[in-house]
Amino acid sequence: MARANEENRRKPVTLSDVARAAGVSQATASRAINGSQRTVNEELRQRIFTAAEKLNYTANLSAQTVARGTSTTVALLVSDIADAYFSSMAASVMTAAEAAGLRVTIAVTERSVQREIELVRELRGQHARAIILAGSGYLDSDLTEPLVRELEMFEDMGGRVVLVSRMDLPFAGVDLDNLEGAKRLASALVRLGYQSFRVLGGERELVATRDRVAGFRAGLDGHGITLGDDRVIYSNFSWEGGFDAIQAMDDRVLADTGLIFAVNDEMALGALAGLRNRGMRVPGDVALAGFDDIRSLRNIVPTMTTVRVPIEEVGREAIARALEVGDGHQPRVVTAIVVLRESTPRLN
Amino acid sequence: MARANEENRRKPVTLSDVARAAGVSQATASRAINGSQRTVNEELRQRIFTAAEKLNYTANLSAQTVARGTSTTVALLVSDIADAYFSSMAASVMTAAEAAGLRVTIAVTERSVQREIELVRELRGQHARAIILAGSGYLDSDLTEPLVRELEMFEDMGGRVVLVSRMDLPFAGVDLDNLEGAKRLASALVRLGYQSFRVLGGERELVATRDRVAGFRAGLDGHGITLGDDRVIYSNFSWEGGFDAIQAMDDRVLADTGLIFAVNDEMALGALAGLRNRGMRVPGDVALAGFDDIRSLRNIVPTMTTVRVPIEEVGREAIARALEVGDGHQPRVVTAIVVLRESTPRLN
DNA sequence: AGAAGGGTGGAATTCGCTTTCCGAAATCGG
DNA sequence: CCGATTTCGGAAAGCGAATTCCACCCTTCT
Repeated sequence: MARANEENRRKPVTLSDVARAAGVSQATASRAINGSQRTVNEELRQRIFTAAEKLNYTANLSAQTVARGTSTTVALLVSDIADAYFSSMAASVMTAAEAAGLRVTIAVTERSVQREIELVRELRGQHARAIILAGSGYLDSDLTEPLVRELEMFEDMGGRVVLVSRMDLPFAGVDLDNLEGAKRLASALVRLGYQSFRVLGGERELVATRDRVAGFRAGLDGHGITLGDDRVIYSNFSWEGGFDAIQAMDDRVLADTGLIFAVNDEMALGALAGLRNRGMRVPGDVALAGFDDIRSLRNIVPTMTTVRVPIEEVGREAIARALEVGDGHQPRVVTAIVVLRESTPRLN
Repeated sequence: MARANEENRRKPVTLSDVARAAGVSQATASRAINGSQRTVNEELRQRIFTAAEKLNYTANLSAQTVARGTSTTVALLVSDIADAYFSSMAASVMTAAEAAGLRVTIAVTERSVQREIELVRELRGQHARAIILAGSGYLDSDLTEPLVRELEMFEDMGGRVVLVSRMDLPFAGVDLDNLEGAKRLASALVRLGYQSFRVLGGERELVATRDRVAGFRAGLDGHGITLGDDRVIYSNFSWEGGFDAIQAMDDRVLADTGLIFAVNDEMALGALAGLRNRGMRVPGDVALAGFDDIRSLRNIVPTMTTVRVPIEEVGREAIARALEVGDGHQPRVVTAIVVLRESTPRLN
């Protein structure tokens, strides 16, 4: 197969090729094919389309972007695309984007603010239409200040910034009511009869950790139960984090625990593995609850109590906000609902 | 916050702004910042970089693409990004791409050839450097012929096509030895004492289905066991497919089955749920094996026997092939290894 | 009938950047 | 010390498409 050697690569057909073939000017061809304000004579249109078809013309997106000065690409920044939560979100964002005629490029931040900054910078160069920044934010403002600056420059350029579930920065976004969700979960669990809780948090600096822990604490407070600081164990916001945290727990502490709330499902799953590894039965010896309701929960036994984040809606809303104009920074809040399952049975 | 209204958007700083600020020509600035063949005087370099820094310059990627005629973007086409297998692959591809200085854009084909064709066409317009086409191919050549044509045009344009685990088309690629993997699995299972098998296939037209089923059958053959056509049940290549196939199975058929091999893990997980739903115990009543070794297997009990696909390696190889020049269509074969776990215990 | 106006095609400019192509200065060789 | 070669900055010509501006023609109204 001697196709496409470096030398004999046929150079792609351009708009002017099409125009020439159709016997019209480039301007007319452009107007016909991409439909501008101006109309073009029906017969010419036909000729142009026929020519385009015959030549197999496809518009050069980069050239269009340069000429128009704006692109139709939105960038989605996630911590880790292999994470079930983010990959579901990516799927929903892509579906919504598709419907809106937008392209999506995904980039991975590896949970590093530094990397986020680099990526935003690069995206400014790509003239992306919007940046959807998912993944939990950081509480440390020294850390995020340069990110904010970079994002502001992105907006200055005409781009739009949409935060997902991390309203720690002054931009538009769609927010999960982490606080309320966790609060209601706590409340529901108390009503099931649980009294002794431990919380598995992700990194301390994460907004999601803070909010979910705070919400859970508030929920318990409402029932007169105090969640001491010593009852919150911080590790990583991931499966391994959950697993390791359990491994590191003292036997007596574990024995004294009625229910473990992991601030996200991945951690809860890690914790589940960790508990089993230690010979504990769930929910027999200890009950377990998570947050997010990721898809892979459907595979486990016992079914797991969690707080469902309507991920489809999040994706849709994120794209909607990306397309909005104006400066509204009021986050659109998506409500999370408590889903009680077998991992937290009612106590007699 | 009155930043970035549509009207007062500061237009982005361009290379010529930088050049002017540094008191050099645009050509020199370009050479300094993007390093061409030619060198530029160290002092000027400094001046230019300082200016760029001060102005917060970022190169306009689209403009670069237009000017250079080639881009640094590779496209990854997957069936469904929310699928654990594909999201892991995406992660590994992105990591490898990052290391090679490439950008990745992900697009979702929704398991439709039509959609694949559209996407390839669009990517031709984007002048992507390469297209990595993952997700199982189709056996029906009437279906794939237009896809091949589109891909050939993409290559004619200078792009590179890399197939992953679907060497059904005449392009470079990285291939999983589905056949060998399934064959060895079958062999291992027979040695564990299993005799009565059922296979859960995905769509009949999928290359992956065909190869894995054929491999499994060949493996059994080697031990004198024949897998009749009636023992292969085709449904969808997804969790739901596995679940539904089990639901639809006749009680007596199920009772007569020693082991179910699902051609991928998602299906196996669906099958597991389906079996439990029918009150069957795994591996007590029936043993179960899958293929891929996706990450979420670590969450389930019993641990599941599967064939591990080294997804990191696949991603790395895919990017490597995307960067290769020349016409080699010999696929780089990645070997899958059998992993026996609790879902298929040794019999008696 | 003639002026005003709407519709429509085309030439030329523009977008931001890369890359020839030139020419001047610097370096080298004998 | 002078011609030959190399080095390096800048002017200008692209890259592919959008768009402005101009010219022309055909209506339409008076």
